[in-house]
Amino acid sequence: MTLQLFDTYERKVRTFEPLKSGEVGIYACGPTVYNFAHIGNLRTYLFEDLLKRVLIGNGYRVNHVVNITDVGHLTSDADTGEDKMELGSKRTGMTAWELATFYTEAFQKDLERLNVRSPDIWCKATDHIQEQIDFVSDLESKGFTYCTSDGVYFDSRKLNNYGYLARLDIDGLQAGARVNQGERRFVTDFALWKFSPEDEQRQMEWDSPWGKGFPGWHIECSAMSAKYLGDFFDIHCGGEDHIPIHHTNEIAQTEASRGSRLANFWMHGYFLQMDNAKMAKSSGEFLTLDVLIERGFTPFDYRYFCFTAHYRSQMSFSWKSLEAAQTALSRLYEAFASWGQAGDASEEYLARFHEFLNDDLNMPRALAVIWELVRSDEPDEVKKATLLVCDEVLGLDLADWEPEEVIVPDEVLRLAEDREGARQAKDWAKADALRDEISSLGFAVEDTREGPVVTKS
RNA sequence: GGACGGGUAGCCAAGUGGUUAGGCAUCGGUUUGCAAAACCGCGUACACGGGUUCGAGUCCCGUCCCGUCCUCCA
Repeated sequence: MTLQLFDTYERKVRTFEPLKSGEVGIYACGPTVYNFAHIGNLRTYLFEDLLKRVLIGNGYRVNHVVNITDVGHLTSDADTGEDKMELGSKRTGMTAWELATFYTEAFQKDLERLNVRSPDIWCKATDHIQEQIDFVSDLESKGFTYCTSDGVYFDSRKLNNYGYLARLDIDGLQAGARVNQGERRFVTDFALWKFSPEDEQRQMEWDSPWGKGFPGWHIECSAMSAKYLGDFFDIHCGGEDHIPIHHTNEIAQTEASRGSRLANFWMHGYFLQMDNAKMAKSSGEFLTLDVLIERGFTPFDYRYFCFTAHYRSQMSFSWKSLEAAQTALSRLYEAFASWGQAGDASEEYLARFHEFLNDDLNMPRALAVIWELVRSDEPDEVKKATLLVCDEVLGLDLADWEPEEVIVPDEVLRLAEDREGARQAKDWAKADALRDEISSLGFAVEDTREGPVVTKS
């Protein structure tokens, strides 16, 4: 089966064909590094990792580019708002540059722990100021820009299909519904270059032909993707929130400058919902991977959790559903570990597994195939070999899993030995009393064929 | 308010016209001195009201609710 992917631009699933034979260029929008990534952010990167692994599984060489937005953009009011990096700098006492480095590293560490394959290229907005200035200059020479007192703006009405990606109903947009329009001429116009405020020293600012300032948010992606992947590349990814503004504007810039719609496929990961509410990084209230780990979950538990829903569906987060994923995954690990040596993989199960993944990355269905295999009558060595192949896409590191080492205090060990003695003597009352005592110390004793085993309870 | 996208059994979640998706939990069973763990078995649910059709969770209309965007956001 050929690879089918949903393209937001066409609003349909269509057959993926690379622009260059055997090679796929992917650009994925990365984070603004003013705070830790929350688990909702991370869901999108897990989707992109799945996409990449499926492409590789289909035999493509993937060139994967992720940007780091390390220059601030406005937080609120278009004219006077502080930007997120400056704000983060005040909050933490770090300079904006230190802040960027700190949160970039934290983000990369999260991805590594989630077993997300590292991109081929990480690119920072601040390392590509000249490319962005050149891009804006080109737009200016083609007549798509105008200046106001606070910046250089893109004149969106010069494009006749502005907003096609999001199917924007331009007339229905409420200008100023949520933000002051400033001197923008039209509701969908956006900043390409912003001037530094006269009365304030910014930490991050650069000279430009239009005056000292900093680049607009959208221009970095058009400029950097063009540099690393060309003017028209295979797949551009990001979160669903990027469809109406960020990606719409990226397309507008690139169409105006290069005449292409930037990417052949536009793919979007959908939000993780928290109690039916959006998990917002800007609100400061959010769950991080570290919090999950503190609560006894592993990054793989979260990885598996995300796989239980399709990337194009919003997903509800709850501790209960994360626990369900944890239980399922540990059963998968234990089953895998119990199977001994791997033999030959089942072509039939592999085919079905890959067929679902090639159907717009339907991981929930692919996982159903995994469970069908696990609970089938196939010989253990076949199950093991098959899952080993599937794990190249799953990325759960099934072969590396080991039961958690439990450090049992001597006192508990002694109690367990006493209990075993009582059991041998068939003194059940004493054995049960000792088990209760062990339990009160936070441990559980399980009687297996190989004798009693003490675990954390 | 508008555009776009959703509402599936206790929970998470696949599925777009007609044959049980799957996982977790509950319950029953195997096992165990009893447990635990593990394994096996077990669920006809599709927001609500109309309509189309031989047949609808799946298509159409209306209503209610949720999300995305119209500030920065994965």
